[in-house]
Amino acid sequence: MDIEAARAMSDADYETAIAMPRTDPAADASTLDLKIWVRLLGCAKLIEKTLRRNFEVHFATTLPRFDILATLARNVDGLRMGELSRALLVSNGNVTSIVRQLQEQGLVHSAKAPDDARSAVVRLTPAGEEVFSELAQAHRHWVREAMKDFPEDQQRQLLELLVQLRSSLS
Amino acid sequence: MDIEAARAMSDADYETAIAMPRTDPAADASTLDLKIWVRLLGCAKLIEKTLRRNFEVHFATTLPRFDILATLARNVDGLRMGELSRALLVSNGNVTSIVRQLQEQGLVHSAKAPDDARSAVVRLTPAGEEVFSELAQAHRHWVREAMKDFPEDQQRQLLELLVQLRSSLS
DNA sequence: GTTATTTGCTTTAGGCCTAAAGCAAATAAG
DNA sequence: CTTATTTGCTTTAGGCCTAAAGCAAATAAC
Repeated sequence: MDIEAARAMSDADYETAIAMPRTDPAADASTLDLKIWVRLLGCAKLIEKTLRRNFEVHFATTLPRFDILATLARNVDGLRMGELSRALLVSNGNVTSIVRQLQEQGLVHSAKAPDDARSAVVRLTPAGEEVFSELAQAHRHWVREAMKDFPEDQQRQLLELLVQLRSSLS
Repeated sequence: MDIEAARAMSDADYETAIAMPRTDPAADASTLDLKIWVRLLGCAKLIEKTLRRNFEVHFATTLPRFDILATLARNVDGLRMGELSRALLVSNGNVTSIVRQLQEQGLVHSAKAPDDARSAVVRLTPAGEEVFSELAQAHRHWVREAMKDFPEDQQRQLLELLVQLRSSLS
């Protein structure tokens, strides 16, 4: 295989590989879910890649940190670590370290939970709100830019289907 | 916010946060792409989570390793490192280390490229083909299981839209 | 033919992520 | 009240991932 052929290789080939063997006469139907999974992951990876790069270049920060700021921005009364990790679909230990970094940067602040000495309630600081506001604006712009060639009515259909997929996954 | 409320918090809230401020009268249209991105990422993370867990528990391996085996299975003539990294949308250095592990496990084998002394062509070994075949079967089953409650006709629509999204991202 | 640039890959430093172990507070059982 | 279990979180070990630096082969410029 030459370089050009490799460049052209993409999700479709990967998906063929993981769906092998193709001897099933109803192969199309039988690999539908696999195809969806491969495409889903490919699209997510592509978008995530540009966002990560942009966060790094323009703000010297990362997508996971932004995710935490965004979740806290939505919950002005603060959240506990466990609430954060459930909201972001990541592990407890993961949230621990990222929140610590944000705390060192003065963007979040954590106070003892009044009802449970094991927990702390994490909130955005005023500085955190300000930084988040800038980040969110840029983030909105980058996502828009990434999807600008995808027609709006198809966007609506896609969103509806993704919402249904999400609920059927749980 | 109590624990129950936090449990119920999901993509929708996160998406509201990153789309703030909501003062735009055409807010729905203006945040459509953002909503898609959030849902896309959420669905991908959920599925990836179960796959990773399954690969770990049942085969003591990982999704990235499977991805490389699958790509090589599709390309029986072998691929160079750069071709692999482009196919998988990951960096060169990343592929280097994962291929080394697979090599240590005897699942892949790399030979000097005949035309370029800087490159090596990586192929599945017979053992690698066998292992991949087992992994692929399990993987197929897990993905099917994850999407079993998502109706087939909606799967077809979703796949079509994802294909279009993917092509409009490039 | 010699030098400069480009290309393919590896290495390194550092961030993200998980599972599992560990710790302390909260709660349940007796 | 005392002990046992559960719960919330942190720590640790280890895998994935990137960007950037580094190296050697290939190619271009001269």
